[in-house]
Amino acid sequence: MARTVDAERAAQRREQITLAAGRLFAAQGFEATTVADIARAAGLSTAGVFYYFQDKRAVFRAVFERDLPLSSILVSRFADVEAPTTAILDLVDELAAPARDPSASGLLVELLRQADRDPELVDVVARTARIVRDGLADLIERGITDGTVDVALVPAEAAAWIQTVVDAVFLNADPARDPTSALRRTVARYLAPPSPNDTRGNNGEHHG
Amino acid sequence: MARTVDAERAAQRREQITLAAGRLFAAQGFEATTVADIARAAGLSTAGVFYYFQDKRAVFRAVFERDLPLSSILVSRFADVEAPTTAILDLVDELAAPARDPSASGLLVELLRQADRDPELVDVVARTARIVRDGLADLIERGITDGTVDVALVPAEAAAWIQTVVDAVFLNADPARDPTSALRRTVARYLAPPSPNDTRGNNGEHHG
DNA sequence: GTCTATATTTAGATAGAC
DNA sequence: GTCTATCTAAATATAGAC
Repeated sequence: MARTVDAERAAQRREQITLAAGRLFAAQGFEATTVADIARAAGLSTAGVFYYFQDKRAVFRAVFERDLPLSSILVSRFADVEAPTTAILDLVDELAAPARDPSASGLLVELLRQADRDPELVDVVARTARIVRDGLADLIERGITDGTVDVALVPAEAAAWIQTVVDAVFLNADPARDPTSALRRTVARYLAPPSPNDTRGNNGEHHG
Repeated sequence: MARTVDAERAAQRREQITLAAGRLFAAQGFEATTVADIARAAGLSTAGVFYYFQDKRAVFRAVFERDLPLSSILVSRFADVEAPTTAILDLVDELAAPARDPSASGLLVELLRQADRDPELVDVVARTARIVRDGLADLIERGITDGTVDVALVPAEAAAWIQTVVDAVFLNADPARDPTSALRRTVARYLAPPSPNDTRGNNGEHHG
């Protein structure tokens, strides 16, 4: 049974290191954050960090591996809501909520930067993004069926686009301005079927 | 007069270095790009780079200083178009056009990352962004006046939001999917006044 | 398991020849 | 002005004591 205790302690220690590293990576970036910084913030020595993680990149990946199960839970919470359009808007709100933390922007940027060089990291974030996209696409599909979403949209593509717009909220650096309302307005109007009496035509899209 | 020739040659050499550095920064990032890399790509020695630029960060800034006059020209090209809404959509198209080059995504990400640490760089990009935002805000204001844009929008805030969405397009630069159509649809519908016969209410915005 | 001490590597920047 | 050669500093990762 001592083995079990050890495994738990080790997991706690990994979690400690991961959380401290996440804060540092967000604030300073990957390269500018030294393993010595992480070790100090987590309360151990540099060698201690290398005992729990193979290398610095493994620490970085661990920060994002926490998101995968969280995304699954989030998406499933909205999967069975009756009104799909409402569900989409509320889900989008929750996806954008972490952006209120100013450091979230830094972490997203750092993720994009590192993604080019670490295939394992790409895999982790792709799986997370995929879960969200599939969840959104299902809701969009249901919206098309019940007439609250424009039939001209392709669910998978529209879902990916909405994810892009959510990313925009993370980029919004100005903490003074809350983009939540702009985000809801943007997504709601993007999805809406054309008004029957709208004479403005093509909603800005190109012909062809 | 020999002085003039020298100054021209020096300007050319700086341009050479800047262009080569821009490609490398976009592909590899700031930290991962060594001054030796830049020197090799530009056809001189590392010491040569330091002859033309004070340090590595000055090279990085130079990459973005080229954008400032280009943005001014772009914005002024649309300032006097008759239909403001059309002008906005076309301007947004042109702002997003460079996103088709996958390296543009890398460069934007790198810019966002470095902006936190180089106040002079912040100044350069803030001036560029300001020109675009003011141009967009003017067009939005005109749209409100002529009834093609929702009066509920605050021009400066709406302009900043549109810029943010354009930035997001750069981040998710997927060469396979052209975001032009989704972007136009999104911006057009974001700006549009509420349809008079629309019974759906508040377009997704929160009350309060 | 966790530390101290250090080996190894690499990059930015400079000195001085030509 | 542009090079070769090099200095200095710092960071990752490891070896080995406890």
